[in-house]
This record gives sequence, structure tokens and C-alpha cells, in this order.
Amino acid sequence: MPERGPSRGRPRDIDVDRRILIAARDLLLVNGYAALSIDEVADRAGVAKTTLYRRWPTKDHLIVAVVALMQDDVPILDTGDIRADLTHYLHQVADGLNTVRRAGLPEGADDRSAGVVAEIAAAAARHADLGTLIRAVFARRNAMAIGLLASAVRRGALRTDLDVAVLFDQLVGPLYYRILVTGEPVDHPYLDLIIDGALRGARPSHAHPA
Amino acid sequence: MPERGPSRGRPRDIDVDRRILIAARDLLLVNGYAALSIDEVADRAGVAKTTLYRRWPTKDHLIVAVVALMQDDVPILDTGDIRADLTHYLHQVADGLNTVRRAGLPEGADDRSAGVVAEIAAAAARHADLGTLIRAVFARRNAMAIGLLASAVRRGALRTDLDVAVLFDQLVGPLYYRILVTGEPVDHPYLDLIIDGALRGARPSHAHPA
DNA sequence: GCATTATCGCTACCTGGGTTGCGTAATTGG
DNA sequence: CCAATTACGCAACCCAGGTAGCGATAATGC
Repeated sequence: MPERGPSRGRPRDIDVDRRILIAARDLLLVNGYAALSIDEVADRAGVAKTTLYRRWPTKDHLIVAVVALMQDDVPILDTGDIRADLTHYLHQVADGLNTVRRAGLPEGADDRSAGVVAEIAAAAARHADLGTLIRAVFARRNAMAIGLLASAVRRGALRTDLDVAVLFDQLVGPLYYRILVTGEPVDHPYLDLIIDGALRGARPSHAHPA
Repeated sequence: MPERGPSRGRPRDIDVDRRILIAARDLLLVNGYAALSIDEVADRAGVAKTTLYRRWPTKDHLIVAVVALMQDDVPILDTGDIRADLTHYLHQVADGLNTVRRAGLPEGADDRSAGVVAEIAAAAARHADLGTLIRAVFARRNAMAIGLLASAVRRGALRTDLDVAVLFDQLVGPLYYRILVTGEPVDHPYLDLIIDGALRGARPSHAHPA
């Protein structure tokens, strides 16, 4: 999201932003990160390359903006059944990641590729501002999930001596580990196993397992 | 590791390999991934750029080779105390990652950077062969750690109905999640919390906590 | 109306990853 | 000793990310 200064001088054409982002998204989903060229995006959007660089200082910045727009808000439901709520949440997050992950892969290609997700992580490492931005995008989502855990603790569904932030890491960490490091699939059965593992020791000792 | 064909023709100068790898390592540790240029590596090693590309087809391949050489074997000790063994293992892994992670950062820079680790993950995503290679490098190490868990299950220190692979993911996943995604520090206190969380539900129900 | 400010398109350019072609040096098999 | 084979250095080149300068256009404030 480019910052807008005071409204002096010729205003930016908002349609230009739109066309660039759409062109970039389309090319990213079809070709993946490496094969997406800035010149092609500019061509397709019908703008000059310099116009594009006036808005986003690097290719990384543009791609991150595109991916951020693709991240819909994940609605959290707090039904009171912590296992069901966590399952719903993790399934949503994983589905979103898997979509980005497969970008640029031919239909039916094997699942052992981190696709765009790894490029985003690398971009965040290359540019401090992108790291901040990306973390901000996910912060709300994460805060809501952690709130879910905290609420479960308050009503006695989880042990009171839990560090909910650590518990959260143990829920989502394996997911990113598979996508970014091992390349193994992150499907619903796997997520269920992760939830099992995280919840197993998180129940109060006097609670019944279900 | 370049494959060697039949010993026909002029043999490769092994000293050339050495000099390239050393030059690349030095420049990587000082400048980080992005600021390391192939031309500079070639200059510093005293070889032509083409000689370098005869051995590693891309910059990614060269860097991965360098980092792979930096990964010493982590000796696993199976003392029978699963918590102590896991602690020892995770501390070793995290220390190794943190070294690579800080590559290219000025001394005393904040810890919120994935440094080279994210570039390696991205390289693995870009080139299928590098993905295979990197996973092979870590496979032995991982297999030993999973063996540690399996052995603890066998002697009754951990529940018999555990999926040790999933438990392993829950131990190392948060570590990579922090390094690659959130940028938060991975220090020993954090690792201890992770081990606490993973082990809490993994004990047999009749076992004493220590 | 007019100076100011900022956008936009265009062209030319720099840089670094990666390739090609060629002349030459070093080795093996015969 | 000689042919085949491979390694090496060198120079020229292509491509894509990114920059600089300039003329034209569209808005603001006075």
C-alpha cells in the first residue's frame, strides 16, 4: 500500500494501481515468482515500467502487495468447542497457504514445492519493511486465534498454566515447517494430528478427553 | 557436490573448488545472500566466472553447497532421559541455524531477520534438485532425533499411541516458524517451553512427570 | 491566469545472473 | 607420439531488475 502525500500536484490514477495489481496477480498465479517479469506486468497493465516503480520500489514489494490482497480475513468462530474451533481455523489457514503455494505449478504437479510462500518469506528477510508489513497482515488473524485459546483457558477447557503463545506456535509452526522446509503436503488429516498432539497435554488433568 | 564423470580429459583442479567455496563462504558471511555477486566470488577465488558455472549451475546451487558444508553433524546422545536428550538436540540445531541466520547482518543488529535461512528455503523451492539435496542433508539428523523419540516410546517413557513423526514436527516446526515467518528470536528459554509443551501430553498417563 | 507540484510515458543506461564460442592446457587410451 | 576428451580463461553477449533525465499532463493555491 503506497503512502499518499498531501494532495498537491497531479493525482495518481487509481485505475493504474488496479491494473498493475491485477496483471501481477494473474502472471504470478500462472507463472510463479521467478518467471514473472516486471516488464511483462507493465506491458499487460498498459503502463510504463517507471510508473510501476513509482509505487513499489522492488519486485518483492509488488508481489507482497499482491499476496496480501489475496489473504482474505479468516473469520474465527468461538463456539465453545475448542477442538472444533481450532480445526476450523487451521483448515482455513492451510487452504489459503496451499493456494499461494501452488502458484506457478502446472496442474497436477507434485506437492513438493513451496511455490510462492518461500519467496514471500525470503522477501520479508531481504527488506525489513516487508517483514513488518507481512507480520502486520497476519497479526490480526493470529491475535484472534490466540484469543480463542485464551478464552478456552478462561472457561476451564484448557489448563490455566499454559503459555498460549507457545501453544499457538506449536499449532501453526509445523504447518509452515512442512510448506517451507520439508515440502510435505499439509492436508486436513495432518492438521488433525497436529491438533491432537497440541491439545493432548493442554487439557486440565481432571477434564474428560472429549 | 558436483558429480565426477569418467577420468578422461584434463582433470578438474580440486584447489579451484576449494578456493571458490572459501571465497563464497567468506563473502556470504560478510555480505549476506543478495549482496554476494558471482563475479566477486570468481575474482576473489582467482578463477573465471565460467569455471564457476561449470561446477554449480546457479548462484543458488553454490550457496546451498556452501551452507551444506557449514552444517556439522549434530551428535545425538541417547542417555535415557528424553527431556535432556531433546533439549541437547534442539539447542544444537537452533545454534547452527542462528549462525547462518545472522549471516550478513552487522554485529549487534536486531534479531528480526531470517538472513540466509530464508534464501535457502526459497532456493529449495526454486530448484527441485536443491530441495532434494537439502532434505537429504537434514534427513540423517532428523532420522536420529525421531529414533530418539521412538526409543523413548519403546522403553515406556512416552505413550505408545504417539505418532513420533508428528511429535517431531511439533518440536522443530515452531523453531523454523520463528526464524522464517515471525522473525522472533529462537533462544534456549523458548526451546525449553516448546519441549515442555510437546512432552506434556506425550507422557504415559501413569508416569510421573519427571 | 499562473507558478508550483506531482504523475506519467519514454528512452537510455547500469548491474548482476547466466550463456556461448573459442583458443589453449592437461590428461588418457591407443 | 597422437587423437580424443575435458578443464580453464577470456571476451562478447542476453536478459531482467532497477535508475536517471526529460517533456508533457493534470491537479493545487494564490
